[in-house]
Amino acid sequence: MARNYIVSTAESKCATCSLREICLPVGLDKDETELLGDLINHKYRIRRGEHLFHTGLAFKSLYAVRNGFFKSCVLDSDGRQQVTGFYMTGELLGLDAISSEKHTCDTVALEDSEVCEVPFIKLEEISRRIPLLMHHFHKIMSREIVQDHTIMMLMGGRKAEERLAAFLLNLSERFAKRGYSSTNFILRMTREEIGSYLGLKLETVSRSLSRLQEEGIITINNKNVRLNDIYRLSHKISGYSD
Amino acid sequence: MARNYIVSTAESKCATCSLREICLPVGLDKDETELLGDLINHKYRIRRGEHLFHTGLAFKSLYAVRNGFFKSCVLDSDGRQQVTGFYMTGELLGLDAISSEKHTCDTVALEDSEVCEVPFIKLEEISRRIPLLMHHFHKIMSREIVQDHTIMMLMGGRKAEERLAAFLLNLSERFAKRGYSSTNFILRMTREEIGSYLGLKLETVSRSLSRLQEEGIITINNKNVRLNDIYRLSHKISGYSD
DNA sequence: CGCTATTTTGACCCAAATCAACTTACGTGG
DNA sequence: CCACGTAAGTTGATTTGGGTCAAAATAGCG
Repeated sequence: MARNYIVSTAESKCATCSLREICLPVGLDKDETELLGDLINHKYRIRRGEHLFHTGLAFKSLYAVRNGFFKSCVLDSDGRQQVTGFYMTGELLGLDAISSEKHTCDTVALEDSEVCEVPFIKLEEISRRIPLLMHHFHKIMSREIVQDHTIMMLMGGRKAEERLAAFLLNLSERFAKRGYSSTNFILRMTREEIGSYLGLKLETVSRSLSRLQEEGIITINNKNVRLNDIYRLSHKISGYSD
Repeated sequence: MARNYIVSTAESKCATCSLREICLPVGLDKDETELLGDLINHKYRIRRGEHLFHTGLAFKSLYAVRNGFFKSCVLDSDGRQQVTGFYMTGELLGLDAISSEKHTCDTVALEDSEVCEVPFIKLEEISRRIPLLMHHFHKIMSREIVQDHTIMMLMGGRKAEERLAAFLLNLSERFAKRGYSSTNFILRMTREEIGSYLGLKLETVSRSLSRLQEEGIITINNKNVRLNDIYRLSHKISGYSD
């Protein structure tokens, strides 16, 4: 929040946004979308490496990713950093802050990005008038919970290679939903950040990716990934050894 | 849901419930609490070991724990079970199901328990008329997200003994908030369930608890725990070795 | 173009998993 | 109420996946 400058104040209406089918306005009619758009008075441009918000900051707003890519991470008491999520276009940042009215994680852009600020009090207000919006918002929060459970499952019982497989497939699906290639994409985050998210060390991430490549399942060249065999990749997760 | 019988249909008003300060009605006035209470037309008694709901079941309602203790767990593709949460008095079950309109986990009573059924559509309806209820509901969902992040952090970077310490302290706080002893309580779940939740095997849980006992930090006798030295227990987590 | 951050790969080590044996608690039915 | 059978917990021995340490290769930035 601190050092990000405003891109535009008005004229950034949801009604004309290409994301209205995957972002907050899902399912809303023209008037409702208009109403929602009126909330969004600020958009911010966050450059790669910059913070959108820091842990401890008073919670006022959620942020919808307009484009770009973010990570959220918590710092624990002895300074170690753990990534709690990656967020792409159309996803909502800051949901964890509602409960305590303070942000509980640092959120950082992994590429040059833009977000729409959604003042939370106002969002709640208009939710009262737009039941569908309220409902969709609840679904979004619920989806975050489900996503976290998925990660908990990975960390609980899966081997490194299986975690990576699940991670790549998850990214793949999310890219697909946004109209990007599901088999060919760029990893915006470092090996260390992937590892932190999955409960692994960066060396293990690197080795596991190399192994998947040796098996011909993926092709990886630094940040560029190609999923060559989604079927075998999924089977990695299901525990079938072949 | 299947085999639980109804305890009462009316007359189970939030207004007279001893949990109204930790459950959904937090902060509501008399009339609002009355309105909320009108939603709760069914309470169920779930006996130890019985399911409240199964994965895949169509989502209709949330359930507030009136008394007792529950676990939720997801089954992964090859049949392994992973505990995603433990729930006690006043907490809400089923939040993960909102997003897909199907329950994504099995929820099982770990002791004889009672729940209040909260029809979700109706909850959303009256939320429109009771902004504070809506807001509080959002806080509850957000709290679940934060709790999951905490577990992710434990699984990501912590050693077995540290995870156990954090787990015990978390239970301790939650018991305290409900007016029970924060230093002396019964573990409703098995070592295996604790392990599953924390990403450890049951033997490791057992060994870690034994070690904490040897150090004099806790006293543990089967399911009975006493926290003898909360200070040292917290320091386990912070990474200070002494 | 040079400097730094990131990634890869290798060698070695350790915490927790696994395998196993035994003990203790608990619920059930006689 | 007790005895039995099963489930849960403890503890030991051994194995191993991933962590740690180290060094070299590569990419990306200013």
